[in-house]
Amino acid sequence: MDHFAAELLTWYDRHHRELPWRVGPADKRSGERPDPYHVWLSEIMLQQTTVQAVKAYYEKFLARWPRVENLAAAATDEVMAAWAGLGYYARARNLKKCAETVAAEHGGKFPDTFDGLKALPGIGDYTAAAIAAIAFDRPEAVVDGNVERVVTRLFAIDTPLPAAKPVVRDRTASMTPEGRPGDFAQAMMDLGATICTPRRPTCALCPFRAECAALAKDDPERFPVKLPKAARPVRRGAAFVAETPDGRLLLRTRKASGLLGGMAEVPTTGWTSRSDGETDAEAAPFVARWAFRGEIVHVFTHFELRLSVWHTVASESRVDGGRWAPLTTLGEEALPSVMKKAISQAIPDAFKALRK
DNA sequence: CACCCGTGGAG
DNA sequence: TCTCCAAGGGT
Repeated sequence: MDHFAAELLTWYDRHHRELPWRVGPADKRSGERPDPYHVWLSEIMLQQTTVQAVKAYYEKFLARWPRVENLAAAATDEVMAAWAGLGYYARARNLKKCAETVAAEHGGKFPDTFDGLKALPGIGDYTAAAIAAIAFDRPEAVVDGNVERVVTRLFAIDTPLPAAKPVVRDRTASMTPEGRPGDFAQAMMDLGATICTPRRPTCALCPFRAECAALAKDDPERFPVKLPKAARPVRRGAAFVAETPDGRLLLRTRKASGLLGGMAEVPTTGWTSRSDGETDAEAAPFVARWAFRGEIVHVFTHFELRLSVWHTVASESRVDGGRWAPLTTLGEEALPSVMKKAISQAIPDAFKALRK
């Protein structure tokens, strides 16, 4: 075995994280195997998302849909509602499609190879390799952001990302052992998450400290080298929170693709780079006495949104293209965070009754 | 390859 | 306050 792998696995046996979806080294020795459904579900949720944020969603999904067939049979709206707040909603749409495919075309069993997994919706290079290694003991090179950081530091690779990806992949492949490839992958990620961190890495505790080229150069934080990213533009718009006297809220469903695709929303204007908000009231979904309730700011990946929030209590509930949802069941709606923020701005108590 | 796609916590 | 960015994938 590659000496890096041997050193890392020894470190992992002693210092690995305990995670809800993980089968640790000790349990594996007792014969326990990772459930591919659990591995897949966790990997999809963990895409660009912190372990801390994922834990509660993972437990909720697993309790509600214990097997992939259950998820395949679920209503898409319920899956989107359960995913609400986690972000990157295309993941939820692909999660559902993938579950349906596995249930209908693979007899409820996930493919056990990289190629078979990668053919499924929502599974790319990283996730296919991770599931193949962790659930099926395939020695695939698992490269995520943690691994990129560890490897670029270990070998002082100063080519900027993403151009360095092929080199990082090759280096990772060379290190990956035939035995325990899943533990090796998780060990690399644990190392990146707990020791080889983006800032102020704890090199003194690193199993690679004697061999790390970046540490030898006395500047591990210089790696990985990344190109500067573009500034985040500002977009503006207005949101209209309409309430009936008996406590129902006007909601719509966004189109299935694109930003917040398939999620619920209150009616809004378009989100553009315009700076005037004077014609907002004219863009309202119906004529009423709209009261300005202030502005909210929400930061998306590639732009910042400033929404003027308007509120009205309308006795007339006939509106085209929407539904009046009871405030008491807002917790069951697929409302993304930005919409919860807008609703709370107009109706401060809207979600308080739902919190437990 | 470049761009789109959320959210919240850490420093 | 502000910047960074977390187990990336789709187009």
